[in-house]
Amino acid sequence: MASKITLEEVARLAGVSTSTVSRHLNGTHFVADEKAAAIEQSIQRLNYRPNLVARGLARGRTLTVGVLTQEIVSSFFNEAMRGVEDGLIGHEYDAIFASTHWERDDEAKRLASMEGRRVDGLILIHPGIDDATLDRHAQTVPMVVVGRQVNSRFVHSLAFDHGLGAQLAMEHLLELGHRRIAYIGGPTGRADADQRFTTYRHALQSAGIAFDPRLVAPGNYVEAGGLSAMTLLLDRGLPFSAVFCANDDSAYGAMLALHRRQLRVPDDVSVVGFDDVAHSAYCVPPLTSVKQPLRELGREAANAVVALIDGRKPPRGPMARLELVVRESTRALPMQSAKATSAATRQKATSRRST
Amino acid sequence: MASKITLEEVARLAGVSTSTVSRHLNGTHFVADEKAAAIEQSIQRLNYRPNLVARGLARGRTLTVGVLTQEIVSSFFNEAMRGVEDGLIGHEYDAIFASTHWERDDEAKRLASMEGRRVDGLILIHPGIDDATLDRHAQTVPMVVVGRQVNSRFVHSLAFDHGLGAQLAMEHLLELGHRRIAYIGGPTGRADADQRFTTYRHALQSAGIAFDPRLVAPGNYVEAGGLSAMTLLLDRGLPFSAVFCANDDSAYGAMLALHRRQLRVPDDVSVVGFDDVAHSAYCVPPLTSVKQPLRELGREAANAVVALIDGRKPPRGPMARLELVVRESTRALPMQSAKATSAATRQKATSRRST
DNA sequence: CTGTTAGCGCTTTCAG
DNA sequence: CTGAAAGCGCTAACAG
Repeated sequence: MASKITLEEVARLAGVSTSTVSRHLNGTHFVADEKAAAIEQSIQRLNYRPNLVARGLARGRTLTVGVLTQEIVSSFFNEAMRGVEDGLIGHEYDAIFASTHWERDDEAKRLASMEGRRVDGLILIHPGIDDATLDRHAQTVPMVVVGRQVNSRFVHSLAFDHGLGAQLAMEHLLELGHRRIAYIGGPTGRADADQRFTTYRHALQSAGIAFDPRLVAPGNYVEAGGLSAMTLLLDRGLPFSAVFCANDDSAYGAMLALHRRQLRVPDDVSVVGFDDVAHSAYCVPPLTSVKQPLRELGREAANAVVALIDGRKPPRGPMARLELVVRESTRALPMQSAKATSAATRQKATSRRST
Repeated sequence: MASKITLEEVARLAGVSTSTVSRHLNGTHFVADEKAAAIEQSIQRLNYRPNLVARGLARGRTLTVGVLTQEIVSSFFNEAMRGVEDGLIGHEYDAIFASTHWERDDEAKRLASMEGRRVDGLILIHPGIDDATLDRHAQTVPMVVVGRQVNSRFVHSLAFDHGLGAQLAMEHLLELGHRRIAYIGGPTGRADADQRFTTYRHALQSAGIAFDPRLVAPGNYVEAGGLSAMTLLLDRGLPFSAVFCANDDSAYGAMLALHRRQLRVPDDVSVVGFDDVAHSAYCVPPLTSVKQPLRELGREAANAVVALIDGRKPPRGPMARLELVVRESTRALPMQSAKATSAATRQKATSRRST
């Protein structure tokens, strides 16, 4: 284990003081060309790498921003994380990630750990921690929260209007002539999920369609949940020609359930998702979905923390908007079946796409 | 910005010396119950959090292991990362992640950064850096490499036998009666991809089937590549009843291409992937794939670095094996079409699943 | 058991 | 422009 070499050794070899080396390294002051060269040389020869830990202690800042996400195995969070990475390029900060697996305790622990590491700023993606706690922490370290509106003047929150997104999805379905539209929900109690559901009901109402609770099934944002939700819906035997899923992963599960019952998308039922995760452009059929520009969101978050750290006010630019990406999982309801045939009763029927 | 409080303040409030507080915190020595209580109390009152940076500098170890991955937006890498997280639970180490986006330069930079942060150990997932460089770094910091066999006695490598996996996939297809088996490759020059391809050829040979280069198309491990590869294959107009894809993402793309040409999986062509990424159980149809137990691999990697750090020899247990997970994207070739009908010429034909 | 005293490696006044 | 010296916050001998 080759011993780590230090600034002091470099200084000695170059015949200067440690402060000079430090200054040269950080460009804080001009250093005589001659000495600079000598320093450069000994750095090479010794293969010196500054100890960031010591530097962090001395400077009082670590040049790191901590990113807390719920789950690493998730295209959704990944996109945002990637955005953060992108956004940090060009700034002098590095990101370190940690995930909390939806456990509130874990979140608290990770948060503490990040603070212990003295990150200069924090980005929390869809945190579950309550506003008050967040507010408290934000008083100690610059914090931006992504995916949720936090009621605190210390934390900078970046969130989309999920209602608007759901609106887009519903309008699309309605315009295609669908009247019996089922809904597969997200985890209850989460603002974004609630918002989507509320909009689903409102949209129905605005279109003069009675809300039917039997057309909604609970989901949990993951494939398995979508699968069982759709199975439940189908088992109830009520007719519906389209389904709006609270997120893409649920939609995948729903599509598989449909497939298992020999029902075809979009011929038998149209499905629209939410998130427009990378995979959605490649599933069969490609999924119509509400795109959340997560990458961009991540980038904005990165810029915001850096601004916060620098004591600037984060630019409150016009945020990227949610938009509907129409693909092949939705189609207009054919006139003859506008009377809403029952998907359930058509199981195993032969209504195939006319070739 | 509430000022960060220090050990010293805690000590003062508790009326003891800093070392006593430190000892109590780390459990290095017994501390009188009375004082311990006082310390505990002032910690509470001041809401003290140890400064891990200072601690790291003083101890000479940071209790962190760095994890370098190629891409954060990838179910493949995610699984392994998650495994590392899991494997670290119970140990006193935290993981910090960084991704390098397949850029060799980025890799070097990140590696340097991790070393600068004085991580106690390093896990590199599918690094592109050459063996010699890896070997050099490994002499300074405990290192385990996942996904590749590194020729160095300093680095501990953990890799699967991709040849075996490919073997499994091919045997499955062959047993199902397929003779004309196409292949969609991975990025050239990468050991794992090369290994899979080689095995594809060998398996064909062993089965007495002539290798036909026109049945292989280049891919790049991502959906788009799989899509164009399959399109190319179809355009060549040669008959094939099955396709082996170098990884799952390619398979998704291939399945979409098939869908676009009105070809059905597995009725018209069977497809098998490699990796068995989480989503594969939920695509339509669920994909038959060679499972790489990445999660477990990540866990093992975590245990290995910890062992290495502690100066122990990492346990070389029997590693989890690759296995074939048979789902619904493959099926036996019906006898009558055993003479290998041309998928291409059947495009838009009506051969649908008999209902 | 506990206080005192040195550092860990680097930055940053403070004087030249 | 540059050296000396004083920390950053915590741990780890070293003496009680």
